[in-house]
Amino acid sequence: MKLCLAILGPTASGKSELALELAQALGGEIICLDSVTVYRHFEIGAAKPAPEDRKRVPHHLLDILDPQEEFSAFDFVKRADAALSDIHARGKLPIVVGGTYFYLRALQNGMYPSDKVPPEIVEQVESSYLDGEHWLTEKMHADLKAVDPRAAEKIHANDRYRLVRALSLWKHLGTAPSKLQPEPISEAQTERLWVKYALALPRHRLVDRVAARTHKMVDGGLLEETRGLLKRFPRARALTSVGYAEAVTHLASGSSDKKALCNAIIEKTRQLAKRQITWIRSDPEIRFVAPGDTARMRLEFNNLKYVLNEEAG
RNA sequence: GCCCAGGUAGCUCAGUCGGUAGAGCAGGGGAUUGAAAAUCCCCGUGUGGGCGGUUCGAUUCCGUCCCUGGGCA
Repeated sequence: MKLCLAILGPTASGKSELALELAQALGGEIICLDSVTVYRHFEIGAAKPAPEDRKRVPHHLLDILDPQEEFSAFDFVKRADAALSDIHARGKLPIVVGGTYFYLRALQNGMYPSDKVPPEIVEQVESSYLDGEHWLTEKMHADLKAVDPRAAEKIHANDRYRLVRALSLWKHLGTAPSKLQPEPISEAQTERLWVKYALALPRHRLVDRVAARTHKMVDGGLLEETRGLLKRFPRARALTSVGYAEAVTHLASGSSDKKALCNAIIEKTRQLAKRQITWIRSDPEIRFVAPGDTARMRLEFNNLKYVLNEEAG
């Protein structure tokens, strides 16, 4: 069994510091579980680890793409799987850290055996259900129900996003999406043992940290960074993420009210954190730890390692 | 000081021809299978500004006081 550590938690909960500390104590390397920090040039709003921290501990899947490039859960899984194997091969401990739990689940459970659905098909599906300005979601749902009742049962009739995906998948593969079984990304995936921790702190403490970090970002030049990104990569998806999206509207409005900007970002960040917490709570394998409780994690990890070595030897 | 318009959920406001009230946002909970920092679902009792009066019954009508915004002096 190959041990893998995961440090989860809502945004601004202090995952990075904790992971850094553990990485140094246990001889680990960090794999970023994050849909924004994969992009180069998104610095301030993405709350990337500081250069000196990256020097101290190797970081994987950080700054690997240009802003206009596409990235998906599949891309993450492919690259993370390779990084995991690489780190293990060098006798180090991989520590997956970040807030994009969706990617972790895909990494652990595998993915549908399907290639990428061609964008033309997705566009086709979208346009066939677009009546002027209005989406015919009811019809989407009804059509999906006709070809794949099980999938339709699981997707809400208003969830256009998932309806489009299911319909596109069906159109592309010719089989009902609900019949697909996730498959491991690699052989190695089946012999990994995950130990997952999540940082738990009272909601009001988190909110304080979110507010402090937001003010630091705005004072630290978030608007200037966003202006530059908007100019160079106007279509970058990451510009729609929390912080950048609010900065974009702020710039467009010509407002100079930085307090309002901060409040808007804080609000969106809290909502993000709430959804991240929902993911974490849904995973019974995750153990909650208080910030700074590294001693216990190290102890548990070393025990596990010892037991595994005994079994192997 | 006088005149007008308001004071209803954390915020912005609806409505009740008198039978104790409801939307949006915020907030909380949940979902989540190749865009996920995305997308979607569920959750609304609040001294109806205070005090009196009329009434079987007042948030709704009347009086008065207080507060806020605007106007006139």
